[in-house]
Amino acid sequence: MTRNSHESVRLNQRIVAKKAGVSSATVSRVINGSPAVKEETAKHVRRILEELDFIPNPIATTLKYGRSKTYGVIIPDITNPFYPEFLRNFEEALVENDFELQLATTEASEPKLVNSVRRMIMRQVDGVVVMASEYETRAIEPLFNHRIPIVTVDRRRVEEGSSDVAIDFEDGYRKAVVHLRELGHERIGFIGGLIGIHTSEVRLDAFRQALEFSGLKYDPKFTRTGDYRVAGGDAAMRSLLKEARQPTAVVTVNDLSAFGVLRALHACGIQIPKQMSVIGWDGIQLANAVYPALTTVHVPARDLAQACIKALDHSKANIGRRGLQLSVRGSLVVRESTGTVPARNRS
Amino acid sequence: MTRNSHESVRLNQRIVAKKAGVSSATVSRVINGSPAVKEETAKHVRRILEELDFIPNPIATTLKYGRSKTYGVIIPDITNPFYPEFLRNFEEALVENDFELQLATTEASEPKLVNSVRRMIMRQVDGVVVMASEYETRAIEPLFNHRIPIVTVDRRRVEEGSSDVAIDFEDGYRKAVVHLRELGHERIGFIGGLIGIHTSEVRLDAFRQALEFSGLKYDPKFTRTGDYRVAGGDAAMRSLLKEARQPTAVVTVNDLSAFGVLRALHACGIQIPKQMSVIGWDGIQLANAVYPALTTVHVPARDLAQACIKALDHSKANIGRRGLQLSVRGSLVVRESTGTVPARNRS
DNA sequence: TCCGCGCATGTATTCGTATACAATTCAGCT
DNA sequence: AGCTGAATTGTATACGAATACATGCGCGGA
Repeated sequence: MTRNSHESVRLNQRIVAKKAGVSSATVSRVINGSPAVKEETAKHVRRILEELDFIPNPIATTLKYGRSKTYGVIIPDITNPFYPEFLRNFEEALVENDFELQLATTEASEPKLVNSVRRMIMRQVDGVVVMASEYETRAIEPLFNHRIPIVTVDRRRVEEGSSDVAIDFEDGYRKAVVHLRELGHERIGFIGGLIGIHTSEVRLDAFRQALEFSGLKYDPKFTRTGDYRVAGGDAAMRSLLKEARQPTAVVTVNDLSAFGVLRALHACGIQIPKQMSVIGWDGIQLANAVYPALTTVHVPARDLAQACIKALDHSKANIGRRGLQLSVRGSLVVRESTGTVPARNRS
Repeated sequence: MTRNSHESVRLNQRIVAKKAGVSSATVSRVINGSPAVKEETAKHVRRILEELDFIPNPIATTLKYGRSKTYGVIIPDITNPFYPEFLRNFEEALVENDFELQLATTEASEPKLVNSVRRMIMRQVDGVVVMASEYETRAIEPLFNHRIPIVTVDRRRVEEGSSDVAIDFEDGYRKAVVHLRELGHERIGFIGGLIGIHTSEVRLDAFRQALEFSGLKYDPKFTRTGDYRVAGGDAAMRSLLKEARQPTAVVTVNDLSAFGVLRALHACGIQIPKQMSVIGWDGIQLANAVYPALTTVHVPARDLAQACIKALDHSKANIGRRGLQLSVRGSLVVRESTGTVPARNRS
């Protein structure tokens, strides 16, 4: 327990073995709980292990056997609170299983995605969750070549070596629109995501289906494009407010966009929800901290994390076979940003 | 470039060498840009490298030389947006230098901190930033034993093998209080951090010094303890509002606490800043998204990240010597949550 | 007594890289 | 030609753990 300032060689199994009067193989077996070793010997070795504060070196195992007990995650933007909430659950589950997390951020830049993929391969990860929705298949191709299990999120396509976890936007937006419909809303706007990104299209499509489901028709005049961040939501809402005919409610592509919407509405002196209702997506913790508290579709980060791990584990056990197509569903959390439609807008 | 489904051995320098008709040493030298190899040979090897899409395996180097080109970061709560903003800058700087980030989260639990430290050692990181303010020295002791450079944040103590980056709360809170003083405030409350945590005491002390600097005296009746999160700020503010004599302004320990304060004030129908001014700490991006936009002391995450890396690099180059004591200063960002003191409270 | 079998443990090897050291080449000069 | 030293390139090795394989020990049955 004291600080050994002059240790020159790293403590390893061989040294432990010498101290315990056994071979390194026995030490390894004890550490890994092999039943082949006599309980008496095991106990003795465990004592020495404890005594020396031995910490194993998984790097050696990784080199020899190619397994690193590490899963990688590639996300577009760690600054969007949804990802930290996801990572928290993901990491927690990993640590429980003695796995490690390898993180990479792309910031919507393709070179960074390519580089992230390369780093994942270098670190010999046992699997990767790719949440960077801008993925072109080209960029993640090297993962396939190196036979590293892949889980995409909301790519909605599964192939040999890759699984997918779809987020059920159809279901979520349906709940959102039904809720607004019940409050009397008929003109519902949508703040979408960056164009050219697959998930943006999926979300918009889902929203359109939701309108249809509620017997409303889609009007592109009520739709704007954001950037999944506050600034984009703000700008989109301001643009929407310039229209002669305005929606009475707005649904957004994620909570950050909704925060931007709230900010724009505050700036323009429009009351929420009295004059305009707002619904977000993600259900990040902070949605309950803003004013007014945001009604949003909550996608449980824990479910998503567990689905990813399940898919990863599955692919690892079935290398070369086609992956799983899983799905995660959200629930509508009604708070203060939605209310009945303004009187003058009632039909 | 095509998917080789039946590669059975991992591509390595030896294979490249054979293909190029040179020795593996030469290949290694080319990869590492050694000047010892003839340009003609180098060019040829580089071509083969490209042709085979060779990705090196740093794991081997880590095993042999103990250097992993990885810095670890231990944080208490990835859900607090300040940390992602820090990590973004930290990771960016690392990736530029071909380093990797190893992340661990403690959630204010000591066993998790101990475990995180252990994981850092197992992964052979070249240095660790410990932002988990609950550190008892005991918990990070193994890092010292393994001679891993350490950077603490706001521990304000430097020793052999560890550096520290102090956050200049004294300066920041002085700016905050001066600002409030200029607006006429004399009764200024404080929402602190969890008790028993070193940084909480540092922050409270700094706030008290700031009051003193502005010629105000500290009143414990205006002080409450939070938890660095929204809920704690909310509860603390509600408690503060029960006092007969109330402050006209509140300064918090971080922005999340301030968000909680805003929420509590909204819930109690108190206008901001007309009836109560609020100042946060951190200057996270979302401080500009809430309503009203939060006046806060912005600590540049980039500066902090760079200071940490500077200290880490220094300790790595000077192992065994005492580390650096650095400091990061914030700036007051005045937005909408602060205003002149309510008329009836003017002195 | 001795054989054989199973349990317990030991020995040897491999993973991919960087580098110390050895070997080779080659130009320049006498 | 022969020598010298610099410029290139090659050979051999170690890092630490897991495991295939070898070995040894003890005990029961013939």
